[in-house]
Amino acid sequence: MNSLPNDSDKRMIPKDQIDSPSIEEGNSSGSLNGGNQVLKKGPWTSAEDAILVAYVKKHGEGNWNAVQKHTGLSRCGKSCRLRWANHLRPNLKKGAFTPEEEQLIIELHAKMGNKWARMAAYLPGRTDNEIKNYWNTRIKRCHRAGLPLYPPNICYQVSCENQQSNHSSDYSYNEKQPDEFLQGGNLDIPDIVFDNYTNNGSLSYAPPFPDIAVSSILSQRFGFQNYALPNPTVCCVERPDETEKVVPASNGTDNDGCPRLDNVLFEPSGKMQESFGLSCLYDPDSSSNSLAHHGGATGSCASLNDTFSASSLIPGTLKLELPSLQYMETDSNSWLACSSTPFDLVNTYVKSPPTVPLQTDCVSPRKSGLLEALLHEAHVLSSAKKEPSEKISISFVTPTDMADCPELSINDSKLVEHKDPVSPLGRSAAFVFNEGTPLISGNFLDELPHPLASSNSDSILVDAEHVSSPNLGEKDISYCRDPFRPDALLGSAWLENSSQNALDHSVFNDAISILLGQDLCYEHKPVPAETSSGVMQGFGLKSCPWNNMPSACQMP
DNA sequence: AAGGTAATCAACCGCATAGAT
DNA sequence: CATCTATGCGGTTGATTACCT
Repeated sequence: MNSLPNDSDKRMIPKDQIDSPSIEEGNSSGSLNGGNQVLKKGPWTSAEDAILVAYVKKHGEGNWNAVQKHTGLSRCGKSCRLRWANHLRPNLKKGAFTPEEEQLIIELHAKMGNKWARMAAYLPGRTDNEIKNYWNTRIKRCHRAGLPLYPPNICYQVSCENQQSNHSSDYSYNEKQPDEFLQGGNLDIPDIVFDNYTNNGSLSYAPPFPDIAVSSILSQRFGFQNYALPNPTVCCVERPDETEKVVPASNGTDNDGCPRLDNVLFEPSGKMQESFGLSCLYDPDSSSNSLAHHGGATGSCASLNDTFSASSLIPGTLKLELPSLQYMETDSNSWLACSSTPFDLVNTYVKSPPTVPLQTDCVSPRKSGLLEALLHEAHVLSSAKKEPSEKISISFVTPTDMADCPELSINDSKLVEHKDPVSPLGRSAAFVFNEGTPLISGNFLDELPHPLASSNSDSILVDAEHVSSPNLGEKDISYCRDPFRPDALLGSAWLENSSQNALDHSVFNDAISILLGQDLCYEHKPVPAETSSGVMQGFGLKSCPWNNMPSACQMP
């Protein structure tokens, strides 16, 4: 054990400390503490480190303010603690993050937001400062590259975990031991099964509205049995701690696990907004499409200083932690059109952004043949207007397309069989309801929760191999997996425009009228604007239809 | 080679919170 | 119960290094 200067000899500064930039020569950067001793600022010297290490070895961590007293170290306790925590404590892992760590960080951030300390707990040997720096760098890279921060697989994975955590209250994400996160399994792209996609924290917003399992209604009315509507956390994941604050999830679901429409429709506190973190996209004034009032300059919602978090939106102050979509440069087709897994794509791209616009590198969505399928499907739908009572096949993939895209063949039968409205292009129910006519105060999306999609367990099955498949199908499935990902929706919107609003609104006018005419319309009318906006800010879908997105978010 | 810019890292600052007094 | 103190956390800034023109 190193001997430490005690109180009696605390003025005995080691030689190397004297040699180092000292108090005397650092007056300009120092400050006086209570004892009129100048506290040094700036980089630590090795001598200071040694002193601090010796002190901690002797006295243990904590009581940092005593360091100066006991060692004569001209550093404030805060600085000592920081130095120890970030650089001196044992088992610190130095060097660049490994790919596994990077992915874990992304995943954790999608889950936690800017909770660096908590994230660091899952990364042994890493400090919150490192993670924070990494993330800030990533933000810059993504921003510059015009890519979203979160790969779709991460978004979806997190949403699944949220869901699972609500299924299993005794084993939540947050309770996992850090080691579990680096063992790889958790980082694997899960087999995407939109299974039980209803009982999650997002459903815990439980305003007092009638129990309506919208999915079941839709199923009855339209044969939509498998809305693969992910919970809101898909796009922007609520923070676990926030989740914990809200009403238990059980209040938000029917017994069969279906989300209740009311749960998400009328969240008065803007919780959904927080959860989705899409408020930037939402403009209460639907006519304006302006984003500026949220602090984002037109065409650029996100400033560099905005720390992008999936979740932490502060109502009112709107300290933007924007979802990935809100990188205005984001090419809506970035996910769609590039090969390799989304995660790999992002990380590769982010690390080495191409010097040419991304879209020029990427395959046009048309080349997939899926857009044609979409257009064709939309055309068919537009021809089939006013038939809401009939089953509507909104499988935007024709058998021919399936044949052309073997990647999509998996479970394609289910997609068709169940008349799943989720298109491989992300034309999920978001699309449907966006296209669908508003009811009372705007788009139907104003009122309709995503989690209404009580997708059956077999509604959409997307295997990880397909997700990661570097083929066209994978691109589309990435949307499919994550249909409410803002960028996915943006992409959808883009396609939507391409298809000239092919899907007739009237189909859903009727449907919605049927759905909501008795209960929701009645209940909904008085919803104050704030409430409504809060909800839809959460969804990011309110009066900012995705097909308007290009005007708000200029495509590169 | 020099200057400019971006990236990275380290550290500081302010605020929030818990515990002690 | 109010105040103080220590600690932790997140945001921000500054210094250094790497890269580009």
